[in-house]
Amino acid sequence: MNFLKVHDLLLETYGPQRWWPARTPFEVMVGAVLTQNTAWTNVEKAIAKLHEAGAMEAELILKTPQRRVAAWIRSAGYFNVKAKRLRNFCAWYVGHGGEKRLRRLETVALRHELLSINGVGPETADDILLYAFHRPVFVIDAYTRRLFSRLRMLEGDEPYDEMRAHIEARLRRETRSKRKMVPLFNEYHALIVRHGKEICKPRPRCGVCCLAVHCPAAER
DNA sequence: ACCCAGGGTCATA
DNA sequence: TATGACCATGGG
Repeated sequence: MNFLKVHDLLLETYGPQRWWPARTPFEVMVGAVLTQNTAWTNVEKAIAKLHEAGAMEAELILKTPQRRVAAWIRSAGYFNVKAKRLRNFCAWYVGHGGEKRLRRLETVALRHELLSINGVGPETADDILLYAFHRPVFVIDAYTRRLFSRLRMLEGDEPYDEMRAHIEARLRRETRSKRKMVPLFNEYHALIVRHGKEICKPRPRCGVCCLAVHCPAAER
């Protein structure tokens, strides 16, 4: 069993996921911050509120009192924390000349820049890199750790960057060199989330699914 | 009532 | 380096 094979089985089962669900790259970035440890359905409501308020825009969020931003995004949970993080992000975004300027940065430099923002950790940074800037990074989240841990392909508690580098290296090796990594990483993460929501849940352990034959947790 | 959700920061040892 | 507390809404 290799990483590319897991992707192919998930794709056969669920079909293309068409991520990230957003109108613009900036909305991807806002969603990435708002969805931290939060159900996406709650984030959708918050994003709708921002659109209603005409506030899906960095400068406007910056010149809005934090209390009001917090009220807009209330449904996403942790609203005080996230209002502050959204502000930090927007200050960074505007300070670096917006998307057009940021696009010129190399992936490693852009990742380092994102991680310097208070409120943006490795997963949020990689969501933004992959889904807003179309850079070839494999996103690690709780679903990813759970799936590969149950498949016995990883321990599951490896440090973030170690796991990411390992999976990226394996996928490049298992893939024909002509294949583009961005579409692969894009679809793969979306499929893992889809599979995690529907089948590969914390409890009960994995039942019968497209990977059951390879999943130790399903063998009882 | 309890568990979980597309994490990250900060204090502490 | 590695735990633990904390943040908070909403659906099952």
